[in-house]
Order: sequence, then C-alpha cells, then structure tokens
Amino acid sequence: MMSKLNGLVRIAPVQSSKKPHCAVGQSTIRRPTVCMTRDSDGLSATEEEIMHATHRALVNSGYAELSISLISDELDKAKSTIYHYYDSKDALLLRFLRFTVNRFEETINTSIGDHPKEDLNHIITTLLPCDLTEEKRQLHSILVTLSPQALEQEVFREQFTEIDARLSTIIEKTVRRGIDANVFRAADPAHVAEYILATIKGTMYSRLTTNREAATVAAKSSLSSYIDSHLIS
Amino acid sequence: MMSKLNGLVRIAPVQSSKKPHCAVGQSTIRRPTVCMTRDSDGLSATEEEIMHATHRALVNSGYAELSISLISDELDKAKSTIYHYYDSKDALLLRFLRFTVNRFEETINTSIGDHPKEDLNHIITTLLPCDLTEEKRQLHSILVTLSPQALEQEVFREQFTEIDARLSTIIEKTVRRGIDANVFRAADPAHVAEYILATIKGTMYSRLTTNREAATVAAKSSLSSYIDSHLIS
DNA sequence: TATATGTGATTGAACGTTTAGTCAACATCA
DNA sequence: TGATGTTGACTAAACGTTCAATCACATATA
Repeated sequence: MMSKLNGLVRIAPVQSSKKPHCAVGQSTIRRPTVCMTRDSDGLSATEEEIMHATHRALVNSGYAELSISLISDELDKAKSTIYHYYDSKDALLLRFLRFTVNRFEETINTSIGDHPKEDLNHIITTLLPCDLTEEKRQLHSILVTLSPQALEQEVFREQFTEIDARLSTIIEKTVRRGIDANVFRAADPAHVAEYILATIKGTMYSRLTTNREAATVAAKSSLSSYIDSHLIS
Repeated sequence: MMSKLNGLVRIAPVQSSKKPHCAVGQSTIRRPTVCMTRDSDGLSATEEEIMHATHRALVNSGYAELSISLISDELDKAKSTIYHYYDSKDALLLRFLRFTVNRFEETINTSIGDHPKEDLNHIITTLLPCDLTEEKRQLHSILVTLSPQALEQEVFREQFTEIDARLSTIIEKTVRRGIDANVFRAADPAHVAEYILATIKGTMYSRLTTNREAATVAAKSSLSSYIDSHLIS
C-alpha cells in the first residue's frame, strides 16, 4: 500500500523497528532505553502527566468520546508526544488502567490492624464511604467505565481479576485473624470473604449507576448486621 | 452556517419539521404516524431487526467499536434506513437499552410461587445460573457494556434504576411472604432484599469481568448459607 | 379494469468532521 | 555530536448524518 504525500510516494511502514518498545499483551508500550527520573509506578514525569490528562479526559467526557486529541487537550504537550510514549491508544488505555488500579489499591492497603471486627468495618467504610468524595467517585467511575473492556480483552480482564483477588485476600486475612482470635465464629474465611466482597462491589456499582441512594444505605446496614449476628461469636 | 455542495449553496436545516418524531429524554426516536404491525415492545418488524442487529454488533465488537455502519453490516438493510427510524445514534442506543432491559426482565418474572424459600432460591439461580448459557451471557454482557453510560446520562441511569427497583421489589415480596408464613425470621424485608440484590449483582458482575470462577461459586454458596442460617427460622 | 396519486420504506452516494497514527524537523542537553 | 523529547503539519480511513431518488403498495379516480 502506498499513499500520496506532496507528490512523493511513500512506503507504508509495516513495522517501525527503530523505536524501542516492549510487548504488553497484544499491544505495546514504548519504554525509553535510557534511565529517567521515575515515580513509584515507573513513570517518567511526562508519562505521569499523560496519565493524569487521560484521567481528566475520561472523567469529563466518558469512554465513548475519549480520543487522543481530547487527552492532549488536557495535556500541556502535543498529541504526537503521546505516541512517543505509547504505540497506540489501546496501549495507552491499558497502561492507564494499570495506573488507576494502583491508585485504587493504595486507598485500601492503609491500616490493617489487630482488631478484626474494626478492621473489617474499616475495609467496608473505605470501599463504601458514607459520603463519596469527588476523588473517590472519579476513581470508582473510571473502573466502571473501563470494566466492559474486560469482557473481551484478556489483558484488561487480568487487571480486574487482580483487583478482586487483592481485595478478597485482604478480607480473608482479616476474617481468619478474627476466627483465630475467637472474635468470629468458625467459618470458611475464603467463602465469607468472597461473599462480603461481592456485596461490597454490587453496592458500589449500583451506587454509581442508579438513583437508588436508599439501596446503598440498606445494603450497607444489612452487611453490618450480617457481620454482627452471623460472623461475630 | 452554510456548506458547499456541488457548487451550490445550501442552508443548513435547523430542524427538519417534516419528519414525525417524539421526544425521549434529550434525543428523539422517530415514530411513523400510520399504524404498523408491532410486537409487544411496540416495534415494527424493521425496528426489531435493527434491535437484533445492534445486539449482534455490540456482542461481536463491543461498545468502543460500535458504529452505525457496523450495525447495518449485521442488518439486511442500508445504513440510512436506520436514520428513518432513529434520529441519532444516541437515540438508537437508548431505545436499544430499553429493548434489552425488557428482555432481561422477561427472564425473571417467570414463576413467583407460594414457597418463599424455593422462590428465593429460584431468583438467585435465575440471575446466577450454575452454567451461564450463551444467551444469558450476552444479555448480561450488554448491561455491563452500557452501564458506564449511566454514569453521566440521566436517561440511561433511569433504565438501570428501574432494573434494580424491579429486582429489589420481587425479592422483597418473596421475603415478606416468607416472614408472614413464619418460614423466615422477622427482619426488614426491604433491607434484606437490597442486601441480597447487591450480592447477586456483585457476583454477576465479577463473573463477567474477571477470571475468578471460584469466587462466583463461593459467593453463591455463602449467600445460600446466609439464607439458610440467618433468614430461615 | 386500468391508471393516476400519495405515502412510507429503502437506498447509495455523498457531506463535513473527526479519528488514530506518521513523519520530518526542531529543541534540548549531556 | 548524538540521543531524547517535542512539535505541527499531514494522511487515509472511518465516523455520524443528510438527501434526492427510487421502490412497493394502498387508495382514489376514470
């Protein structure tokens, strides 16, 4: 295939082997060979700016309207700069999901103490706060927005699998500690953890996609009463 | 605003008042004035074909790649025919969500009997069947795919609110009947219903977007054991 | 019965716009 | 000097949408 350019003929590049990039799933993320100042996520300053610009674009316009141009509008750099760091829109979005998942997990890992009952309550309150701050609403909304990608793209699915596995493990450990300390009744910690997690996720999801505020409160209070009367010995 | 067309100048039509259409939210759905053969959804034969084509396109390609061209590829009609029935892509998608919600609700309303415990179990099994048929997987997947639209578009949000309200009511009635018949312990049926619904939805959602098959089984069995030991007197 | 008229359904070809992605050139700095 | 970061101009393809023209078929007129 050839395309006209100012009267010249140009060969369409099948694979631009000049640029350094590493495979991530089926798409690729470029990674400069020389070391740069990187944050905890392994991102250079510009890459992090791109992530935040993507966040803003996604929150402001939703997935359907999300485009590279829109992201660069939110960015203090040109559109083509994005392609210097990511091979494609898909590669960018996958990296962005990773970035978002990391930030989501940061909000949870805080304080796993020695009081199983309070710890469990803390986990629930963290994921289902009484009043949702704008920051948290955005974080959760992005996960809802990107989750349909997990239906077909395995690389996305893996990210969501990881979130749930991590959350489940945290809850399971807390339940197990409670059983060992005779605070909770004997039960299968793994089963109970999946059960609590499913309830939390269902409530979280409904909260964002429906107008049934009372349902959130009801589900949350029923979850607490389940823990009080069913789990606590 | 004016646009060139074959050397002529044409006035951009502000509103084509010739065509009959009725307002639905912020967008519009055209509705022919003359009566046609319509199905239970109030759709003509062609409209129903369009709905099924949209279903196929969405399942095959996902929301991100969904276009009018793609829908017409699945349809035995030209692309422009779609615009004879729907004013815009948004109007089409909104109508399609309504169509899907109706079909989803049809799968539930069957058999509300006189045995609260079995009825409750039947509801759970209907929404979380042991082996998910391809048909149900597609139906649930479409809801997951369209749900991010509910984050920002109120008309979509209302549809999802209605699904949950309907499901919640069904569960609540079953729980209330169980309490009245002394099969279930005294509890707030509304609270319990929201709790059960949240767990079901969370499990359903995780099942579609993660690879944690065991989690689905665990959550489901914990839900059953909750009902057995907590709800049943 | 044959023909004209009207109306909705359907079409293909176009419209202007936006998209993801490319590239040669320039900037910066070690 | 050479590698990296950055840019704006550019492309082909795809997008949603419009529209004049045609088709199929019912009813009215002769």
